[in-house]
Amino acid sequence: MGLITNAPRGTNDVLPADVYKWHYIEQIMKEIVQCYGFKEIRTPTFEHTCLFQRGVGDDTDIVQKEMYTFEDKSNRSITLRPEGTAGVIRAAIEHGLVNAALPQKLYYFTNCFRYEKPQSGRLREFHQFGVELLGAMSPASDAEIILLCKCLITKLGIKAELQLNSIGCPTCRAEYLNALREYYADKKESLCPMCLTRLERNPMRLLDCKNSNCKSLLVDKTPKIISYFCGECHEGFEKTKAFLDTAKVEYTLNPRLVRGLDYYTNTVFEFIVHDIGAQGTICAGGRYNGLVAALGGPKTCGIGFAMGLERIILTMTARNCSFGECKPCEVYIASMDEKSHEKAFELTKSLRDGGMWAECDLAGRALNAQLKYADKIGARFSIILGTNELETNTAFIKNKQGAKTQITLNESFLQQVQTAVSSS
RNA sequence: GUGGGUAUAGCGUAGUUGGUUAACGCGUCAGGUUGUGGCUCUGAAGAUCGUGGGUUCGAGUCCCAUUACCCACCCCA
Repeated sequence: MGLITNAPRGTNDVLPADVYKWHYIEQIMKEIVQCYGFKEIRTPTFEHTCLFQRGVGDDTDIVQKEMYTFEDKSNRSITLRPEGTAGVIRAAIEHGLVNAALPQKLYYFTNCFRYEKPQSGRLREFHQFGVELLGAMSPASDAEIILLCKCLITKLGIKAELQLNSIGCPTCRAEYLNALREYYADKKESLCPMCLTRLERNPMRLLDCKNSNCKSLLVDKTPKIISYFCGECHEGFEKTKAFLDTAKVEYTLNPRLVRGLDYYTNTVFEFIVHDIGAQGTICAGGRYNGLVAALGGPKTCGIGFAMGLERIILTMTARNCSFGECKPCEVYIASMDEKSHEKAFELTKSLRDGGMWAECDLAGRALNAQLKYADKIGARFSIILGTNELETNTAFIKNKQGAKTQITLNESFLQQVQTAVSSS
């Protein structure tokens, strides 16, 4: 197999046999999110590279080594979106949504691109469902977003662990980072090489290193962000937890939960499953109070989350969750000769005009082969037309078990078929 | 970017210590039987064994390289 017949690495085809799964989860999500007042927004697949450098953060792995960046024919640096939030915020600023009635509630389905090595639950082109709530600062908004997220996955039949943390505002986080650097200052020789660079770039990353030496340095004395919260951050986090408690949302506090995108502040959370491989975060999000301003908009707070749709499907498949039903073909009209074939063609159209999925022969096959095909596509009913049927202007509609009903080939054909179909 | 595993028709597999025209099931297509769908029978198409080198009289089988897929690290949804 050459390049032509191989999809690029890390991309996936969704075949006809599987699309209904996507339709199902998209449908469920739209229904629920509408009850929460969110409106869909669609933004471009590519943006100016600087949007992500500024929005996601120049220091992040995503920007440093995972973006699909190229120059267009006018030498503009363009990047395929590696995530959904930056583009949505850019659009919200550009079109003044952040100056309209606040809070703004936005949702999106989007494909994202990251140059990573593919593995279970990780692709180079993957799909996210995301939600952004702009201009609401109260802890109730944090709780609402988390609640919405939980509601969505629950509706899909997924039980997942919710991990919760707050990483503070830039002010208290700066203090905390200093404390971390100080704590590790005399322990550098015990750190893995990876953590040494983390210590420089993003000390909070040290907290979730899997290296056993690095882990052993995490003890009671290791500074915790909670102890560095300013009054506002402390109170906000407490109230958020209280709202979650009243909504009966269960969560695990994970002081080591850190997010990889620079824009997060305060509340961060993840929904995690353990049965789809190493990449078990099916949904993650948090607050980003500085992002809108950082991108040149008015000072506006925000909070949101994104779900990995491939991971959602992996989880649902692993757990045998329902994806709804795939509707089969309703009626197949078979024909025995040229004349009846013409009639079949005409009648098929009339059924389709009435909103039914109907089929007739398109391959020029013998009657037997037509019926075998009808069976393969799951046709619930068949009608066979031959010289007899055309002469008498009547035919039988038959279900899979062989039960027959006589119908007349007149202007009430559609009605008769509908009656036969619905009464069985 | 770093590691481990895998690679034979559309799919799933067999292929014995290297030995003639690479086998089987499912699927596809054509046809037969049957009362007009399941069932059943017959036949056909479809693989230069991922690709490129090497060893050998001879390679699907052994060696090297390369690519892709799977899994994990890193990181993330």
